[in-house]
Amino acid sequence: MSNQNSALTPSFLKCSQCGLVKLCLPLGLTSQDMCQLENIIESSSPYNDNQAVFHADQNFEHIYAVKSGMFKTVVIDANGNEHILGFHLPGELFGLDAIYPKKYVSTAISLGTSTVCGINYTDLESLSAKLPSLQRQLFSLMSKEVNTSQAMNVEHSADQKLAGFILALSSRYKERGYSETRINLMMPRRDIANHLNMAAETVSRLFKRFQKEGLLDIKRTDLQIMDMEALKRLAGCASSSC
Amino acid sequence: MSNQNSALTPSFLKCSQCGLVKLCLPLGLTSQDMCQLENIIESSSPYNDNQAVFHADQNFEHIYAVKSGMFKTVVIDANGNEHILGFHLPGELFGLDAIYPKKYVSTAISLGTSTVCGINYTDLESLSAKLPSLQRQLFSLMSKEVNTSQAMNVEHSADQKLAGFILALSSRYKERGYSETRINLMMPRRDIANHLNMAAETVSRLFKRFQKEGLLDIKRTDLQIMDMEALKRLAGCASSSC
DNA sequence: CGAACAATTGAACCGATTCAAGATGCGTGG
DNA sequence: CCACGCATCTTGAATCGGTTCAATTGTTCG
Repeated sequence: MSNQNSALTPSFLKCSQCGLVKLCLPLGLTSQDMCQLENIIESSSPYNDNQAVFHADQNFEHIYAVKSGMFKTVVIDANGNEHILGFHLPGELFGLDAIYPKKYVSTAISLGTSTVCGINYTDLESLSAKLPSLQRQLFSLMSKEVNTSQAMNVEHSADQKLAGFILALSSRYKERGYSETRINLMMPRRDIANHLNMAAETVSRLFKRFQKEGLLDIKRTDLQIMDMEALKRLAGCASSSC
Repeated sequence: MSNQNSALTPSFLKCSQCGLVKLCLPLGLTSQDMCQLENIIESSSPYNDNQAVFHADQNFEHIYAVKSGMFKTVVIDANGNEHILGFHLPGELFGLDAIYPKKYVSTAISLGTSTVCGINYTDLESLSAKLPSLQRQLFSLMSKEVNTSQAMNVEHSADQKLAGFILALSSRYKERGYSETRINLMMPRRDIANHLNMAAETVSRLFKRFQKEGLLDIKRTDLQIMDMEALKRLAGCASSSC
């Protein structure tokens, strides 16, 4: 279990380059292999609040690994409505959905000040052809991504969706070694609502109700989960958290 | 475009083994490479209506390519509610979401009589380490899968969801060389509704309205798209179809 | 032909949205 | 350090889209 978690922290983040976790060689890569991996990783300067890493329709070149802060990926439909596909925490990758169309499908925007590593996809592809364990990890990572977005389609009531969202955040933070019960929601209510296809007012009302029912404690962006089990029961446990 | 489509028809299906399309070597694979690929493909006997290929929680061993007919993948949440994750047409793969958890997350069920090829995942992994073009295709395929399920989260009104569903089916059939305007919906209304998180009655009413508005013509499972552009306008074009 | 299931249709109901205020928190500058 | 102004969040009331329930029609198959 914790073994599996470490297997899915992108190995690039465990290296000196990105220095998130100092656990190198998690996959049986030799240090020589590891060097090759580090060579294709590009560090970049920090992004300010609301600044874009890439825009939808731009040619796809890099995938990105979050070093610190948080990013959201946003699409705009034909009617000009924005929709937030997801939020990306430290240690997570984004941009993988651009592989197939060879263009970014969404715009990636920083929430607050955040940092990333860029990884040239062509280089990553060649490297993973040489390093079977890297290839395996990438397949696994993409499979996980499919699971996550499929799980989102399952919940339907507003309660379920919000509970599922909180639980998913919690377990993702836990995977990365952060607290699973005390979470800082970087994003405004409006963004949570948008992501879950509901009105900001509904999010507000639900947070209040969840609080009254003793499921959680929330003050602005500071969220504390009080009754994990009850939340899971509410969510129906479809959200990759049971 | 048609180039890209052919690049995404799983190459296994283009070989004598599965004999769906006789266009071999679509990826610059030598015929020697192709042989290796054929070697790991396992044909199986046909599945009857409602018969399962695999069950949720079973250990993951094979991914599957649809040869003929149609399959649906279904999850059951904690409350015992079923939810249909997707439908799988000839030429498409399913089971990729099981790579990460190493267990099938859903149950795959045949709609009517259908046939598949099983592909041992361990073998596929090793082979794709040896054949860069195969590796590239698999990454691309999985990226596409992510796109598809993300797109489903974008639409919110019932109109948009149903229009998007029809358009997605249409373009997937088109990719495989079938008609994009005349579609046989193998699945009952109830299944469409379940998949889109709505009531079967709503699907019924919407089909009727779409028909009255001249968008399509439907009689039971026989669907004919009359005004593709209007449908796309309705869907907001988020569904990978524009 | 008749039984069993699938699809349609109508009417009442409910969850969530919308609209419109009001409250709260937050940064800025006096 | 307080006062102002802006943005976010909350709260209430009216409305709407979609569901639910119930009854009817249509279709398939033994």
